[in-house]
Amino acid sequence: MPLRQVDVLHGAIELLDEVGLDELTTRRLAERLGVRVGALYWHYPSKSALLDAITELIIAEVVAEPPPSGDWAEQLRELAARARRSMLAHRDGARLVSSFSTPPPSAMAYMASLIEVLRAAGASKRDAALAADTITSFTNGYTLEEQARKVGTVSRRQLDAAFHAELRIILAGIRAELLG
Amino acid sequence: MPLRQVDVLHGAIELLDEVGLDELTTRRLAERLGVRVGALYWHYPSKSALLDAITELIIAEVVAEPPPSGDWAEQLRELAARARRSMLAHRDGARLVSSFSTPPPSAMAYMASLIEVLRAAGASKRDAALAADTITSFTNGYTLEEQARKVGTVSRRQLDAAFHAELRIILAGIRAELLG
DNA sequence: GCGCTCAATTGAACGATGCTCAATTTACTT
DNA sequence: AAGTAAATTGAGCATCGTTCAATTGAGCGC
Repeated sequence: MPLRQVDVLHGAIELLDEVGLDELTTRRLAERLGVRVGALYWHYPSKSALLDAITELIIAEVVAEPPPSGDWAEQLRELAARARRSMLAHRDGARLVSSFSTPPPSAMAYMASLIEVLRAAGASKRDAALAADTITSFTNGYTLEEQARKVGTVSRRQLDAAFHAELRIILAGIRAELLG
Repeated sequence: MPLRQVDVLHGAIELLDEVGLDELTTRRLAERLGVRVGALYWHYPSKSALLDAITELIIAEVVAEPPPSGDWAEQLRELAARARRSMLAHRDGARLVSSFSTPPPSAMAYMASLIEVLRAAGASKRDAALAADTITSFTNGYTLEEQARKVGTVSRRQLDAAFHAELRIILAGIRAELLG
């Protein structure tokens, strides 16, 4: 039974979770799949294409879930929390997400869902884009730092609490500056 | 006249600005300095130590300037703008800053200056730390994305405007949620 | 100026990385 | 069973960061 593209992808994700992005090498992946390095290049044109596929999959998890409920602030909070959770679900997930070469479709979909909530809350097109970008920049920045330098040293509970507290600041800012 | 450590550092920064982080290689740096690769390792124990030194220098620029004036919001705005400006001043500066292994002293000093402003504005220790982290996470996240994917495609003027507009959202949030 | 000492550089190599490609094997279709 | 296309191999290339014994260079006491 030959290797399928999805096998390579899943093997890569498992390996990523075990050894981290820096140690995720084509040879290690090949060994884990019981195959030689060259075989990988039949399924993916390059390592970075494989990493892009992983990234796409990570972000896709966010959009896959049903749209959150509640008022606009609660919906935004939930979407941001999901994005962070998906990145944290894999080792170096945040680094991976903030280093894709071209924006994957699911990243677009995520941004669109943020904007949609803001539009429904009465924000102008420009304000909605601005607020969505603020939330995304913050979420990525926070999670990147968190995963790079705080894993193992600070409890997950504290990090969750801080993230939500800081997110509340931003949501309060959106309310005060853009809405109501 | 032998090479000094500072020569290696400056050569590395120039090379970084010319070719970017991915193409910044020890051999290229050695060639530019008119020296063989091995010589670099007398001045720095490893490439990552060299990169840490560059990072430290980039962040140090922010703290070197005199403390900003104005009310607390204006001071925070200025500090965040300086941090972004320093990162943008060098190619892949944001990537470099958000990937140092251990927090350099100047990064601590930067955080301290943010917290100081917030404390003077009447925030509790915990709130000040929270707000400072919010600003830092956002600034890093925004600048990282900006530098990675928007350089050359979006005008600097637009990016500046968006950054300040989004920063205003966050400052409004700090005011509404933590102060006043 | 003469040795001497230590700072600084060289030259050559090591292991690991991403990637390529002609040759070969495997799996499927007719 | 034959033939075709998919999939893998094996060997190799260029480049990377790093090491280290051997060599050169510079400054200092005499």
